[in-house]
Amino acid sequence: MRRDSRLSRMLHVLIHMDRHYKRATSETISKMLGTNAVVVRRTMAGLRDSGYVRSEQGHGGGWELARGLDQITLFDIYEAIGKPPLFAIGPSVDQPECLVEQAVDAKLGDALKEAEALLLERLRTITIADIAADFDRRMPEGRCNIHTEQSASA
Amino acid sequence: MRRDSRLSRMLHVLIHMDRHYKRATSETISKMLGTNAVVVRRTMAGLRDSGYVRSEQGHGGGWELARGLDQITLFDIYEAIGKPPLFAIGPSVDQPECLVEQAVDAKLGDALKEAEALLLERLRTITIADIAADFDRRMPEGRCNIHTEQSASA
DNA sequence: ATCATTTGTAACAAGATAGGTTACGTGTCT
DNA sequence: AGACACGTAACCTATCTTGTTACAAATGAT
Repeated sequence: MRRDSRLSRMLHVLIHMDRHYKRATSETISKMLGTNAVVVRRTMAGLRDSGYVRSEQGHGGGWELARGLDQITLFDIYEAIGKPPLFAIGPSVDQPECLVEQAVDAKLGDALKEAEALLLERLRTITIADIAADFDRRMPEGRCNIHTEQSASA
Repeated sequence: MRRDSRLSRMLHVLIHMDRHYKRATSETISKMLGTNAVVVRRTMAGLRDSGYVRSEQGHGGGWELARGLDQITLFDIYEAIGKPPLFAIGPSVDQPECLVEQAVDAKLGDALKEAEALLLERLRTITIADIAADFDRRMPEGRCNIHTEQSASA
């Protein structure tokens, strides 16, 4: 497995949804992400449960934003997808008996905690609207050149 | 498998080796770590190639430190084991075409780079001797209570 | 010289987790 | 009733660390 890309993917999708006229189906979103509809539903279920998006079943259904992008931080989404582990490194056992191992894990843990605190602080500070604004600066036309078909249709 | 624990394990081992009279065999070390000798040799190969430990084959052989613990930082060991990925999250594709996705990855990447820089800075600052000193403060007797049999014998 | 000891390494299995796929159930609009 | 779209379970795939087995090569003891 590679790295967990759910946070990145969800941010990507939410910005597209904000620029979308109507509800986006899981199928439409899956094409944007280069995956399939079940993965989209699975991942977005957390966002729905946390109140950031709404889903409607049946004919004409799909996904829509439940609040403005300036009301959602990156941390909110990280939390909504279940706060997956941030670091790929760590101790080998949870509660080592060996005191040397404890000292190692404590020292390493301190450094990791510091880095984690900094990262979470950044995630808390940045709203998805901030990213959308970055995009607008890159592409003043205001529309993504890749997903236009999906975004314009359906 | 969960998180990569090679850095933690190697730090643990190096401190024990520093307190060891003679060369430690892979077998001895593997018992300290709760793993087996091949895993030890595999992981310590990087440390040997980087010059932090020496290994001797044959009868009476084993592993020994090649320099003092105050001359080895946590970053040195992180580097010696091959600089494995630090973060478990990241973008889904390396070079996305979609400009929205690029904006997302750029913003997220900035936050991750900041956290990574902080973490690596910490790893560079801390020597293994610093951890050993922490251990000595916890256990003034100076000997680990767990691995005493292995450390004392062989 | 022979044998036990120990590292060096290749090859493959196990375990964990995100992601991909198939299948089917349920709700909703036409 | 039928088409559409989400909800979800079940299973497979890919990837990476770790674990295991097997064997070659080096070294010291007898």
